[in-house]
Amino acid sequence: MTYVSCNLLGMKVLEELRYLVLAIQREGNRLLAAELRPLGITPSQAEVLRVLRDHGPLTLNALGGLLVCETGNSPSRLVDRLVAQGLVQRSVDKVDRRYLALSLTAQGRALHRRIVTAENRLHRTIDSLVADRELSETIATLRAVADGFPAGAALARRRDPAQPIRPRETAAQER
Amino acid sequence: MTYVSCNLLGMKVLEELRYLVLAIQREGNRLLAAELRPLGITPSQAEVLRVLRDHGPLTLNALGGLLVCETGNSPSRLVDRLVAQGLVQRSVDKVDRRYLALSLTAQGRALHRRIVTAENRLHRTIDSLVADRELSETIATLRAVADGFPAGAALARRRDPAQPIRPRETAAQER
DNA sequence: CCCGGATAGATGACATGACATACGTGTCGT
DNA sequence: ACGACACGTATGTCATGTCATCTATCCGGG
Repeated sequence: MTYVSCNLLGMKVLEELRYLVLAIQREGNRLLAAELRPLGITPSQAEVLRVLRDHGPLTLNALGGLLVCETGNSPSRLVDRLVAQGLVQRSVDKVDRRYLALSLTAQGRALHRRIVTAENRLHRTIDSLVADRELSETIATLRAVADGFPAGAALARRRDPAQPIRPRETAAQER
Repeated sequence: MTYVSCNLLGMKVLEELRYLVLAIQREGNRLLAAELRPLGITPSQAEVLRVLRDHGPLTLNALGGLLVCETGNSPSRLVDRLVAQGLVQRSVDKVDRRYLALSLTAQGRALHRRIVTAENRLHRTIDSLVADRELSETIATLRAVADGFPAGAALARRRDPAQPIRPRETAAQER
């Protein structure tokens, strides 16, 4: 009777895990949306601004590879709204006109600070719910699950410093 | 330097927790959607069928209270598509015509079995990622967070057997 | 030099989700 | 009995998310 096997009890536990993750994600997103509403942006848009701030100018594909909130597909429309709000600059690569160079505008950089503040308010709320519970085991477990997925790879990629702007000639577009 | 306090390190941990939950939810949903696609339904629709199967006829509000995938608001449109597919029966309460009585059709009950099979395939995938890791601590932590939210309350409500069809006269609608 | 394939991005279609609001119906005070 | 209010449900609107498909651009072989 090994612990690894996938018995009925394990199924129930995994189902609860699935619904817990769903519930926490949805409620966390709602809270964050409420915090960000005064700033005029959504949680997904905030993630784009965070990533663009931390990882220099990016192509649309590279941005998508760093986002958790969007799969491989291109976050064109997500970026569209940020450009429309004047928070993101979208310019075409002079060498290869298929590529975009996405970066924050001054206004986007200014908003970035308020985003961090809003996120920290959410984190404090979560912190109060976690109370004094030890998180390392939980984080490790969730990492093990997430690392099996592309979106988990996006998180790992954010931790790594190497962020090639273009797949082939790395650089050639710095600013 | 207590462990409870919300310092910068704690912020980073909580942010990672937030993104891990987001990543796992999105990828899990994608996998489940792929499993359910041959059945012609979505994960949210599957949750409705599961809840209707387990908790008898429900009004729209009561259904919403048991769903994780939808907040307090009414899942009218979600139910609409299930009715259009012939999976759910929607009839008005004879006593109080404001209320609906939602229940599975025979076709919906038949589909329920295949849904459970599809979910179990997802659970096996997750199980392989969790490997032999102990889940009780993780579940307990996630429960602590989820219980602070309405969607977590929905999960708790599902565990309880008491499911009044209507707020006041409980019963009066049991066919 | 031109064509076929590959790659980056854009777009169409559909189903959520969230919020606000409108509508139909019952209840209760007077 | 009537009218204000409460309640359940439906609908409008907007922003995701996901998949499929389309377009523009580059590259490499002939």
